[in-house]
Amino acid sequence: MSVTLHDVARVAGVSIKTVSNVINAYPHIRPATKERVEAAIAELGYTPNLTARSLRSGRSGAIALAVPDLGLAYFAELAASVIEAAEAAGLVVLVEQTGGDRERELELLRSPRLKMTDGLIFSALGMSEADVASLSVGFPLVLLGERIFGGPTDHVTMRNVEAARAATEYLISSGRRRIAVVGAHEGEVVGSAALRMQGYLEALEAHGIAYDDSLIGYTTLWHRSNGARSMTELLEREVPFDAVFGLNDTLALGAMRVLQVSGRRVPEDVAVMGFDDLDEAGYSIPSLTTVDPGRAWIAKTAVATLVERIAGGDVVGPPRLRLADFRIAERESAALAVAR
Amino acid sequence: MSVTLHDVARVAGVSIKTVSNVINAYPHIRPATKERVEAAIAELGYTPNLTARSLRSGRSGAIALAVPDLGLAYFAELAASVIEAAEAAGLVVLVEQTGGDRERELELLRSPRLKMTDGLIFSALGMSEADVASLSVGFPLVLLGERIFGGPTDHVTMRNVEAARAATEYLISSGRRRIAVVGAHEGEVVGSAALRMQGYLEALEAHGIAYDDSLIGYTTLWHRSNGARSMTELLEREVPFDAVFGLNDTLALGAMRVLQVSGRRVPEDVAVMGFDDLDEAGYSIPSLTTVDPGRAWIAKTAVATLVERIAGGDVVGPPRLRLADFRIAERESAALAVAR
DNA sequence: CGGGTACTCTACAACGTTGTAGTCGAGGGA
DNA sequence: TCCCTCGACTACAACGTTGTAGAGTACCCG
Repeated sequence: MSVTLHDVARVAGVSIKTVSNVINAYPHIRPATKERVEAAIAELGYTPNLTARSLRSGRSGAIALAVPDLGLAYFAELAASVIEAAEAAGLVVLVEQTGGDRERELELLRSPRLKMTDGLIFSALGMSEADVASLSVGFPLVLLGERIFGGPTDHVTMRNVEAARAATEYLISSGRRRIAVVGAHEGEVVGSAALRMQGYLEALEAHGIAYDDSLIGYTTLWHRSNGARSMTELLEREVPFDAVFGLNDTLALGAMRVLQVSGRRVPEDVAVMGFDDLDEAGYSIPSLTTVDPGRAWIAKTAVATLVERIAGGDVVGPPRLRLADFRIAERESAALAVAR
Repeated sequence: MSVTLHDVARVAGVSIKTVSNVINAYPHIRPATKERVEAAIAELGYTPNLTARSLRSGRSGAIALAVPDLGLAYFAELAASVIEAAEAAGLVVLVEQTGGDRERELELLRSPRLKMTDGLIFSALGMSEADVASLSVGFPLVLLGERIFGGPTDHVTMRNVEAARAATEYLISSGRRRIAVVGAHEGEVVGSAALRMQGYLEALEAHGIAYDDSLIGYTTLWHRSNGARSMTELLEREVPFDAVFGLNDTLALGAMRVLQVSGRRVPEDVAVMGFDDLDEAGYSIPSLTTVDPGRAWIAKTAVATLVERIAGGDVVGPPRLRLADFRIAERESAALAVAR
């Protein structure tokens, strides 16, 4: 069927090892031999069988990336960044979707589906601290996300608390005092929602603003519709507020829509702050002020960290935690100076 | 390092082939033997080496998906659907990004990077009919997109012309006559832009509406910013129009923003029609009326078609063209009955 | 001119798995 | 009783590649 080293060797009149040597740029080959081999390779259209190479070398040149769902803009953009970073490192990326479901996440870690990869970048959404033991797998693993801290693996993530605090303080600095939240998770203590809420609370406290639970919109998921529904509920409560902090951009955009439909002006009546800095945040009406949590850096660093672990072999250091820098992407929806 | 059949065989006191037989559910094994082997597998935590299995069998259980960019919502949602369909078929998916660049697309087809996969689902954006010969590769390949027709491979795509015509007629049926277009590609004769323009033209002609080039906004890319810029140019021309057909949702949303900033009401003053039915189309302000081109069906069918080719081996039939059904997703931005 | 060394190339084994061809014994039919 | 079949298992080769060890030749230095 396909052309192998044997075929090339036969045509070139050399041993297969010599062909292999030519391909792998082994230095001690006579130019004449090299030419003959290269001619044979070109003539037959030989390409190396990566599977065989992988079996021999123990490396596949592929890594796996597990995310909840590529339909979620944040994870799509994260995956794009990871694939780009991996390509720069000469790796291809196998993408798995877990649906953010704990069972499927655990199963993915156990299953041999990704045994053909050299390692895994894992964005967990359903697992919690209780599942930390499941992360002790026999292959290089870099964890993303904020469900689990202090686990046995390298972990690359964002500064959720600090960034959410900065975002909230940004709103406060523009004179807002009644800051609603959309996307909190009831009773949750781990995960992005909890951490961002913590940052929100720290900012309130630092500025002597009392916490008001009636300003908090709880959701289960972080889809646009959840943001919209949550904002509808907030409006029905008829508690006054002059700003909304969407715990991610998608929620914020959903909420912003409802605000506008209800007749509120953004940012004049209500300022809106997001979190994620999706591509889309720059093009909404008004454009969305949000937190850029350093997604590109996270992707690049996750790949680099995984590559280090893969190359390290038995040289295993302690698990590392690497945190991205963030910045506030200042746009229209929470402009500092507006006529009110 | 890792546990192999040899290790299991030693522990169970049988030959490696027997272990292999147990794993592959070979029927003629004594229950006692089977139990012993299974105990050894459990004890050692053996998982099969997929690379070796793949080398032996010639199948990897992985397929590749090449798209321009996961940062583009359409392709992210397409990839999500493909991965889901592939998982249902027991396959994993390796995702490549080409950037929509012709050179990188051609290189991807030539390179051995995906030699470890069983086949490729390829969404070409930069290639054109002239490159059709490059599609004659030695592995199963299913083409998506509308850059190339009549190529040597199976092709799954949408009914661009019919769908664009239906979308335009939808606008016409609501009384619009001056229908602007955003996203046309200057002088292009292949690709989504050209096909959708053709549908637009057919609709105009069928209803006796004269074509007016001053209503056409040309762009090179289909990003939100291109839609916005193109609409800005249209407004500067000061030609009247009562509807806009964005050749995809992203363009339409970008254009809609500029329309609204300029003071036009949507859909009262200007109706807006998109194409793609992104998740997002349901949540914009106003929600976007658009064409659902059958993305989920395309993904499922592409995987099924590829699986057939992979299983077919040497039984190669003629290339097949499979077209998805479309529908108009009726929402607010082009509501049929509005006060004007 | 002898001995070492560098160069060029080859044979063989191995990576972990599975297909093929067997071995060996038990059981059944004639 | 003999032959044949079938069940249970094993030995070996092969998938395509690369590392290791080594063979053979040419060359340089003393």
